Amino acid sequence: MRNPCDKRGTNRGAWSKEEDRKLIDYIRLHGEGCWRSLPKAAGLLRCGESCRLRWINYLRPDVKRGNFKEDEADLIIKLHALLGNRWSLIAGRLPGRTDNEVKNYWNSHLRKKLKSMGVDPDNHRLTQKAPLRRSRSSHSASLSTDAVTSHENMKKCSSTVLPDLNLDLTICTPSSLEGQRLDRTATPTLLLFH
DNA sequence: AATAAGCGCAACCGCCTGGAC
DNA sequence: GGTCCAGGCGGTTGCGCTTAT
Repeated sequence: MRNPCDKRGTNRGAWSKEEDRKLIDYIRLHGEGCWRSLPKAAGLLRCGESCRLRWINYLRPDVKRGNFKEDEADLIIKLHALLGNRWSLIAGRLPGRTDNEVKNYWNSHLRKKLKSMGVDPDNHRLTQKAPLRRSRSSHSASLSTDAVTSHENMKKCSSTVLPDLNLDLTICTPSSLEGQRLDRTATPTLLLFH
């Protein structure tokens, strides 16, 4: 945003229960709409972006609170190996989890966990002093070249689907992507250039 | 018991993208 | 095609709590 928040006359920092209640009540009545005009309409002295984050990361009824389970952590590691820091895509595969939550969990827990296992958390490769064998998360997927991407403009690519992750894995040349923009909200697609 | 250090999480910041005009 | 606006996103910050000394 070019001018994300007009800081004059707006509250900042932690939300009070009263502010939470106003935001919840407003969204229950009117739904998620124009975030920029929402604060005024809801009687909140916050910027729209602050309201959006508070709702998405904390107040939304389907947000799952509490510790990550082992299978969730395992899935995050697998997805991070494939997608990198695409937190919203990763969170999209974890029902009830938000991108912010996944990102925080990665930075505070999983990075250390991988490092202690001798795995570089940035590229999921074994470090030289690796004490343990290769993590499952860094295994590459087996490819079936008969699968064909559904994207019309990726005709030069071959792809496969990773059913356990619900991911499209696409192999293509950089030239086949010329003039394209990647849709950040679409089904996660891993692109391998060759 | 007091203080420092470390950690986790919520919130903020600024960039990117898509749509409307 | 260019500009502006609004929403989405990832990186970063800062506060409060917990643990160590």
